[in-house]
Amino acid sequence: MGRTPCCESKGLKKGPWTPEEDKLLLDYVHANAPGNWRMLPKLAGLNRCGKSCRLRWTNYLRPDIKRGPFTPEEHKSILQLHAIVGNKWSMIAAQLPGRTDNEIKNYWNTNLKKQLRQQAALNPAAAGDHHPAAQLAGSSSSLAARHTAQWETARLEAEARLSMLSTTSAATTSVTASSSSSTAEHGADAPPSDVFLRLWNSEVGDTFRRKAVAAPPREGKAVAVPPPGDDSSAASNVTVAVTTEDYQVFMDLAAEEFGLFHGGFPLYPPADGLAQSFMFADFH
DNA sequence: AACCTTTACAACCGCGGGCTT
DNA sequence: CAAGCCCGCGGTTGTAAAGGT
Repeated sequence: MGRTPCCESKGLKKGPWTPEEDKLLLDYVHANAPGNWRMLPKLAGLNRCGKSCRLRWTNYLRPDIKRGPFTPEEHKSILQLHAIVGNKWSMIAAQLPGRTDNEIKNYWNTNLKKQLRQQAALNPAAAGDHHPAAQLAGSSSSLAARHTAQWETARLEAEARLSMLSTTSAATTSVTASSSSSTAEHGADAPPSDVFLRLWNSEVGDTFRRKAVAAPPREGKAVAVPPPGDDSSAASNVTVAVTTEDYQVFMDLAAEEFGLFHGGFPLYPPADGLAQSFMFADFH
């Protein structure tokens, strides 16, 4: 593949941006919407590579970026989403308006990861055994730290299991995001959200599906769900469209089953009313 | 006050993948 | 179909600020 070396030109500035450079970039983007990043530095009069300009804009200068510490709600959402999608920072950021993937990634690496390590040190048994909630019940550490450890443990466990399964199963699963963000573009053929699928395929998922069957589909979105334990339907091309609302209900149920997150933990309402939908084709 | 360590976060780097030619 | 171009992503690094000794 033709890869473009970045900043290969001599004399291009690197490192921290000055207010003057910021102003040049802002002025240009305001006058001309960000388009060709490669050409932008030259057009804007910046001695930077296009990549650096794009990064500065998307991570710092964009007007819709929310500054300041993460709220408890954002904290919870990050924990939950990370448990589902792992280090897919852009996917997580897509659910947190005003937050960048870089910001979330930094927050995770400096804050949440540390909590997890501390929790693991306090309760090493929880790191590798079966039910996270059972392992951690009775712990005296903070609730947030337990949440982190529980979800991370569940995630790692499920990933390992799915990894084993994937070597013998011909199941094909796709996850798509319906939003118009760049994440959607890149996520179209992304690997399945392992833990989500594991939860979905577990008793928790069965319970959810039973409830989904009992309730009529909402807002015209087709919710075709295989009856619990129906292997024949599982073998066929059953497509399940999960709306944001479904997703929230499902995750709350999963949390309930795990004995976690008392009171549930809301995701941010999607900007377009349907921030994310997961499509499971050839469901197994 | 000086030095060392830790923390937080901005920025860089290399890569993968989509699109165009 | 292959090569080139461009963009975005995730991992990593650099560094200023804060805290500790």
